[in-house]
Order: sequence, then structure tokens, then C-alpha cells
Amino acid sequence: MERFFYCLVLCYGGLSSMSVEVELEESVGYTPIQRMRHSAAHVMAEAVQEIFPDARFGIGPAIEDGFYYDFELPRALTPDDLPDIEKRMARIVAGKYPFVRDRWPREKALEYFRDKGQVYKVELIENLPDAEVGIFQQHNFLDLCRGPHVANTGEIGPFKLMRVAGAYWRGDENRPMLQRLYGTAWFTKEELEQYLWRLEEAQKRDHRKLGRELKLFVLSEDLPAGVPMFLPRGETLRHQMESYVRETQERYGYQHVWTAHLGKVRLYKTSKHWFTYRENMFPVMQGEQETSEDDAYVLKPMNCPHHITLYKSQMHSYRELPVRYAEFATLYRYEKAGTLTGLARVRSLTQDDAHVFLRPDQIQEEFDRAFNLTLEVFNTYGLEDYWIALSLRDPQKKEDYVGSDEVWEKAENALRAAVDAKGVEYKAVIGEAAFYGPKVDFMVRDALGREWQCSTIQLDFVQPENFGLEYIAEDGQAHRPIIIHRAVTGSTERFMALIIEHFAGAFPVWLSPVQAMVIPIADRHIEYAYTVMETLKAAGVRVEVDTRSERMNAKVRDAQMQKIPYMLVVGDREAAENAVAVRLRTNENLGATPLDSFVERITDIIKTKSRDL
RNA sequence: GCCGAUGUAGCUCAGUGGUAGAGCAGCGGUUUUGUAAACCGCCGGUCGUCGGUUCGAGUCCGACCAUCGGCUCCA
Repeated sequence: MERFFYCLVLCYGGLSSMSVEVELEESVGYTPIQRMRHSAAHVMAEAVQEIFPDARFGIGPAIEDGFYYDFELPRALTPDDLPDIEKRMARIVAGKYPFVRDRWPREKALEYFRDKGQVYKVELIENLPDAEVGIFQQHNFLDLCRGPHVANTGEIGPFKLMRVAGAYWRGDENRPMLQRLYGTAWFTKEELEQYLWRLEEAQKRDHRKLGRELKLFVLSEDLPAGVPMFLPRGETLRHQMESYVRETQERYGYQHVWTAHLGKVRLYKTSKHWFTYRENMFPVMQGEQETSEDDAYVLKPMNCPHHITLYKSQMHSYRELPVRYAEFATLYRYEKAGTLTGLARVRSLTQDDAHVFLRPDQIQEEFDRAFNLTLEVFNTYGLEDYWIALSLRDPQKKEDYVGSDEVWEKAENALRAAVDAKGVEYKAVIGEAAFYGPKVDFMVRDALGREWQCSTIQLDFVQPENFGLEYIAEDGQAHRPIIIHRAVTGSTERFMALIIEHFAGAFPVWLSPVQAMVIPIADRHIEYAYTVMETLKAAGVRVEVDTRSERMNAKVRDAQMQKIPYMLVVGDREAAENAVAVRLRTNENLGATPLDSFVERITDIIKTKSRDL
């Protein structure tokens, strides 16, 4: 659930109608660089207007690292158009035209833009509350704009147009698609170059590229889009990741269950998913004989109904609550073709899902438990670049949510208390709660700056109703439990994408598919190399021997490029002394080390999940 | 799904209507090597798929599939 929050947070200076509310809420002014970038957007708009006098203009805000402007044009822009637009922009910048601010009465502005056929501007003005609207003009371009701008176009720093993309007007897929031109702008040439360099570096750690280079996973045209397959090394990685979460959550009191990949329509009708989520579910076939819709099979898109069915199959006393069912389950969801991205967004995903069935008085404790678990896991991975969203109900729109005020208040307070107690930073987001309850989401950024939701902890008052869940309380009566849905790493696939990029493929030893490569210098050392391998294998180390008829240099290079943590070079000296010459992938050379000491070192590092070598 | 771009050997890429190329990888041979690429040779492609235009299509057109950059929604 990536949310492009930077749009909300950083677009406040644009012409977006939504920026009105955002400005009130965020109430952050333009920083100088944002002001300059927003001005660059205006200059870009003028350049486009020169080429297409009939262009219609959308909005052109500053965003993180740059700016964009949305246009409706008589033809599609291609990357070949960018140099021309850049050249025209450069001319306008060189002209040092002042940005002239004005204020027009609404009616005058409406008339002006209507007359020009600027339907998007008209719509924006119609949504503005004030009697007067802001107008900015530079050179030959006049625009509806709140500003502020730099004094003149000459103050716009080094810029570069990055790409052209489609974007629905106001992000609504029922509205026209405009052409969005993205650019970046900086105060100095050095900053621009550094930014472009950073982008290149980020691309080097793109998990799709590393996945191919490190032989982790494969996307084949012979399989549906978004259905990755994992090679031995990738499977090893995901297995390690899953085992780790599995062990950890068992320590936290979760029990694992197993449910298959098929469900029946009726199950999802009971859970109500069928009515809102149907288009995301893969149909399979009708049930045997029976042709009613209810008995048709579908691929499992989520675990909750299955875990709930398990809960319901047994009687439950208040004493045994909370019941915590966890499962690593591969789910199938039909995601729109254009949204698929490597492992970060797939159609077959493996959730490390759990459903906790609990009494109302256990909410805070259970939230805390899930929260601690997640933080512990993040800590092990050394993840720091994430933020936490506390998604709350919009009190203005209570009708959009299910559950009483009292329960919501209790749940939200419990959640907030749990987050506050952790001393971590979080952002409360009003109106982002699920309809069935408030939630906490962990948002992580990938190498290219895209945000993805990984972990989530959600309170649910609705499914217990849908399924008529019960437990027998102290009073001997049946009471309704509450459910917490939580996922620690979210989906194995997405988290793997994150981990690959986070470590740039140089995984901590415990995660590395191959932890050590034994490199015999000449053929006569192969036998000893195998001895070394067997010793390490016996100690539980994933180790291989490079027996190819290559020079040692080539073997070192290949192991290095595969980011294998330890290269164990063995020659005459090592064989004689029962030693290995340890080279780290950091290029550090530890020299000859007794095999015993190395075994001790590597097993200790694996056991402690240390990120050191 | 929508807008745009891309698709040539396992990988990275060249090839603008006239006989499909390179490097790396792979395979074979020689070399037996001390910390990031030894040398020689060979194999390898219905140019994403299907259809169309043309005397002739990797090249032009269309549809589909997939990938990439965005938009929307979701883990």
C-alpha cells in the first residue's frame, strides 16, 4: 500500500485545489528551493505553451527533488520533445523575466481562463473559496497561482527534464488523463550532478537488477505477470527471512496454522470481501457438480476468513484468549497490470499474516506485542528508513466506519498509547483507518524513493460480527471477540525487495544465500578445499567450492560480484597449516586463519545475526 | 486498467527497408595460477508473439504479451 505522501506533503505550493486543505493542515511555507522549483514549473509551462499554443494547463507543484506540470496537449509528448522544451526553458531563464504577482476578482479570473479554454484552471478557481485569486505572470505566461515565486526567471538554478508520464486529472481515473512532465532543479550545478549521480546509484541497488545479477528470482513471460519464481539462492534468502520471523513470532506467543490456496465464494461472501474485493480475486472453476456461485472455487486472496474459520471450529474459553494464529501463506490477487513492480508488487504474494482473537480488555497488550515484534525484526535488519502511520477514523465521517464510538475510542487510545510508549516517531493520519478499525502501518522507502507499506497492525470489530465469533466468558455467556490482523514484514516478496535494496545485495551473513566460497588456487588444492567445505557444512554454513579451471583472481572477482561475504583462498600454505586465507567482500584481507577460528567466527556471526563480517 | 516508452543470443547492447553483429556468460582446448577478469577456438538468434504493407521487414503499420516510467487502488 504505497502512498505517495510526498505529494500531499510537498505539493502545497501548487495550484492543486487540494493544496488548499493541505496548506491549512500542514501550514508549511515554501522553502527557498521549493519556490525555485515551482517557478521552474511555470517556466516549463511557458516553454510548452510556445510549442503548443492551445495547451491546457493543470497543476504544476514543486515535489521532492523537483517539480512537474500537467498538460493537455494535441499530441503525446515523447522523450524526444524534452531537449526542445529544455532549450526553450533555458532561453526564458536567460531572459531574467520578473514574476509579477497580481490578485484578480474570481469573476475576472473565471472569465479570463474560460475565454482561453483553460477548463482545468476554471475548475480550480471554482473550488477556491476566496473572492480574489492569485495570478502570476512571467514573460508570456500567465497562470493562476498562489505563489510564491522567485523574483525573476534568472533565479532558477540548473534544471533537467526527467520524464513524461500520464497522470489523471486530480488523480481520478474517471477524469481525463493529462501528460505530466517531471523535472528536477537545484541551486547549483554540483547539486544537480550529485542528484543525478544519486539516482544512478539508486538504480544500481534496484532489486530487479540485483535479483537477476545475484540469481535470486526470475520473471518469465511464460508465467502471468507479477508471478515471480525463485532460484535456489533466492529461495534460500526467503527461507531465511521467513524462518527468522517464524521463530521470533513463536517466541512472542503466536502459533502457526496452515490453510490451502483455495477457498469458496461463500466464505468470502460471509467475510463480505466478495462484495468489495471480487475483481481482485482469481476465479478457478465451479465446484464439483454444484454450479451455484457460492460453491465456485477461487484462489485465496487473504487469510482472515480461513483463520476465522479455524477459530470457529473450536470452542474458546476467555481463559485461552488471545488465540494467535499465524501463517506464511501465498495469496493471489489480481493487481492491475500497470502497478506490477518486480517483487514489490506482485500477484502472488506470501504474507506473514496473523490473526489474534482477543477480549476487549486485551487490545493494548496485544497491540504492544505485535508492535514490539515488528520493531525487533526491523532492528535485526538494521532498518531505519521507515515511518509509522497511525491511521485513525475521521470523526466527521463516522458513517464510513463500523463500530460504536466507545469501541473506536478505546481502540484508538490503545493504539496511540502503544505507539507513544515506544518512543518512535509516527504520523497520525486522520481518515486513513480501515472501515473496520484503526491501524498502524510501517511505511518503507525503496531505493528509488517509492514508499511501500510493509508491516501493519489492524484492529477489526467487523469480521467477528460477520462470522458470529464467540468465546465463553467468566459469566458463562458467549461474548464476541475482537480480531487483530497483523503482518510483520507484510509480504515476503515485498520485504525481500526492500532487503535487497537496503543491503544493495550484500546481505548480512545469516541471510546470504552463499555464506562462504572456498577458492582453491590450483587443482592440487581442490581436495583440501573440499575438506574445508565439509568442515563448514558440518557447522551449518552455506559454503561452495569454486573448482573451475580459472585463475584465482577470476574466482575472487566472481565471488566478490556475487557479494559472497567470505572468500576462503586455499593454497599450499593453508593446506599445510589447516588454515584458510580469509578475504571479506569489503576487500579486507584477513590473511591465513586457522580453520577452527574461522568456523568459530562465522558461526558466531550467523548465530547472532550480526551485520558485521 | 489508463498515458508514454521499450522488447535483437543467458546478460549488456549495436544494427533507420536489401545476406543478423559485439563484449561478457556458456562449451572445448591450452594454462595450474596467491587476493577484482589468463590465452586460443567453438556454439549460440523464427530479432517478444500473431497479422498486415512491400519484390523484399529486426527496421514501416495493427493487435496481443511482457518490461520500464508515471496515474489510480491495494500487502
